[in-house]
Amino acid sequence: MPVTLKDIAQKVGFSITTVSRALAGYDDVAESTRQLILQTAAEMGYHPNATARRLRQRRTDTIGIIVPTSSTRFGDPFFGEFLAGVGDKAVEHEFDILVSTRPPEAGELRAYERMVLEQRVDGMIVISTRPQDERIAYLLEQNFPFVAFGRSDLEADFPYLDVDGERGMFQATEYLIGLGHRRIAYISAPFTFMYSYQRVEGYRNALAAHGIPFDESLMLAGDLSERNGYALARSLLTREAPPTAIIACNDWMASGVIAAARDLGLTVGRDLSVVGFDDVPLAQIIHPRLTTVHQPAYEAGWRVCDMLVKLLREEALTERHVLLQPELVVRESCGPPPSRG
Amino acid sequence: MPVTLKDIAQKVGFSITTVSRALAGYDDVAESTRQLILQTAAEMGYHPNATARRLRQRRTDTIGIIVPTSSTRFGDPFFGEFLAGVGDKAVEHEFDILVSTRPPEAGELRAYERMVLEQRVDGMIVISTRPQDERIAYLLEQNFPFVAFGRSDLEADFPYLDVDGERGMFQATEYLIGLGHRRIAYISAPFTFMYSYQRVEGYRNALAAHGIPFDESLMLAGDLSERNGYALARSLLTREAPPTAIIACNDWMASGVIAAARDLGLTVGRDLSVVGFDDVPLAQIIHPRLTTVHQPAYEAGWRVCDMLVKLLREEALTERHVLLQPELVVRESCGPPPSRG
DNA sequence: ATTATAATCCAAAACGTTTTGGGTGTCAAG
DNA sequence: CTTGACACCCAAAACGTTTTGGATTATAAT
Repeated sequence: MPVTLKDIAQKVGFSITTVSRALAGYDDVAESTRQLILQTAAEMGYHPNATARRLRQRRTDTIGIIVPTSSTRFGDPFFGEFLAGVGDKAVEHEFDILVSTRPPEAGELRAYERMVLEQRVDGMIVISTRPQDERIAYLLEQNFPFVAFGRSDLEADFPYLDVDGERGMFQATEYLIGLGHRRIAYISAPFTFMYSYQRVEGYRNALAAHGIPFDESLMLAGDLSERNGYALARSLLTREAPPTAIIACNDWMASGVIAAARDLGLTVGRDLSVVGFDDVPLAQIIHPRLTTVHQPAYEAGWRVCDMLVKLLREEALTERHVLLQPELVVRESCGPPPSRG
Repeated sequence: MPVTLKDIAQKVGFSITTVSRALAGYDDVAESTRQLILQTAAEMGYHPNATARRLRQRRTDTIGIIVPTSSTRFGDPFFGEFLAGVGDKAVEHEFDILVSTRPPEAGELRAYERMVLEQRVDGMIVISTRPQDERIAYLLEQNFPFVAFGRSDLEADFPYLDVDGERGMFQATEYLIGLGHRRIAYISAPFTFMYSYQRVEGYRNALAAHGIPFDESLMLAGDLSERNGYALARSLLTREAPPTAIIACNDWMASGVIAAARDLGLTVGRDLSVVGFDDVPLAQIIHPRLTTVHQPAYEAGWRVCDMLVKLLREEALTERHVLLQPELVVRESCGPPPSRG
């Protein structure tokens, strides 16, 4: 039903080749013919078939991205922002983006194989990297172009963009130390995420930099949910010697911490200081407004996409490793530690 | 570089046809040959080229969805959930999903034309429908398969799934009336969204059903942001005769309302009742926990996808119009109106 | 009158698959 | 010795492009 080159060729009485070349702007077609062809194509409503073009050119101009729908919630606004960034940059470069979700159990590598082996996309974006990330290992092994959002601990080198979580946490911790805190608890993200290691490093380095011994009992691993943040905060705050400040690895857990404190009759910002991470919209809405480390999600998205497009187009990448600097956003959830009564 | 049918054919000494048919499971190839071919294909690591297949079969097995990155924030967790639903159902049916974002200014119809005319996808999902929706009009005119999430007011009929916002708001309003409220303010979503009309209808119907006259001054249109909810609530609450309850069209504005109330020294749930809409995670996190109307976003997503796949595969759709019932989730942000002091 | 040059054009191959419309050979029944 | 019937196989077309490697004609230079 749709108009093809053949249809146009038939109508104007030139060959398919000439029609194709006229539309593509080659200079070996007479100006008069070109005009005729352009006009006829417009009249007939011609639009090139993307699939045929792809087959012939042996590239799809498509970027793949696989998002886990369970663990790291898709509902997380961070991903939405990130994806928006990727998408906006992609349209700019006239790339399509193919999104595949991976429901809980299904082996995610399958999704990667599908994209790579069946040549559905030209390159991939890997998100929320993990230690010994098998997805990255796979792509490297296949020698398939990709850019990761996040680092890993594989020996091999690969292009990535990351937010400097170590530095973010360092700032957050130092800020609390500056306020006078010494017993600062830390609720980590699961250590299945690579960033968990980097962030905790920032926390420990800040403590060390100020001569505060690391107290293992003050470090807990959470699951990123508000509920879990609540539970862990409760267990921390009902101890004999509770911390005076709690850092959580994302804003959801931080809001759980705040809820727990409230339920225990503590006023956050006075009796307890709380810091989050991410700066999702929620952070400015809850009460007290949450001091947190801002992650530039949208920027991360478009930059990753930009890197990948450059990689695909130019076969080279000036900056193979980019570290974005997060920023501590001070709001109302912190204050000096309560004086010992 | 990748293995093709031709490569296998060469290796096993049969024709491309036979290899293709063996792999496809036709019964006109000898069992011994089939085994040989299957094994060789596996050994060589054959995977069919998706593009070639698409060209030949004249279908892409791909679904398109275009999300606005600005107005209706992509960051809205509602969209994330919805997309997750779409995605999970899509993999189940072995469909790909092509996501295109539309940055602020860019004419969005362009994005639709790209998908439709260049035959990048077999069908589309249209989200957040509008009055006289031009995207829907376009798809209808092109006779292109699609399913909308949301209704419209076009004369033409088209397949859609929607959440019954009229009923949701009716319930919310009736709930407040049941608590004794008479002066119930309503902060609408922008009337560029179709659902705004339906929801306000539910509000008005509930008032009417209980003999409460509609007071135009109590109805405001918001922009869905927390900040705006705050501002509008402030203007409502500082009037001579402030409302005793406020319904907001989404949870973000509702949380703005709560913040405004707090800043005015009012206790939400006692001095003022607040109801939201959507039931995003935020709703259970803010204080007081928000009474709101739950939208089954994930379910809406997979159902819409399912409808579209059926439409594409079977050319028929038993249910062209589906209305999902939302549910009022009662939490702590409402109570009886304060007695007149 | 030949030869080079430029200006136009196009047949055919290629991308990797699926499908059509047969072909060939064997064996059993007539 | 035919004739089907059956089992197995394959050449070629098709999907809609882009690109290669000329072919043709006209014009200009020798």
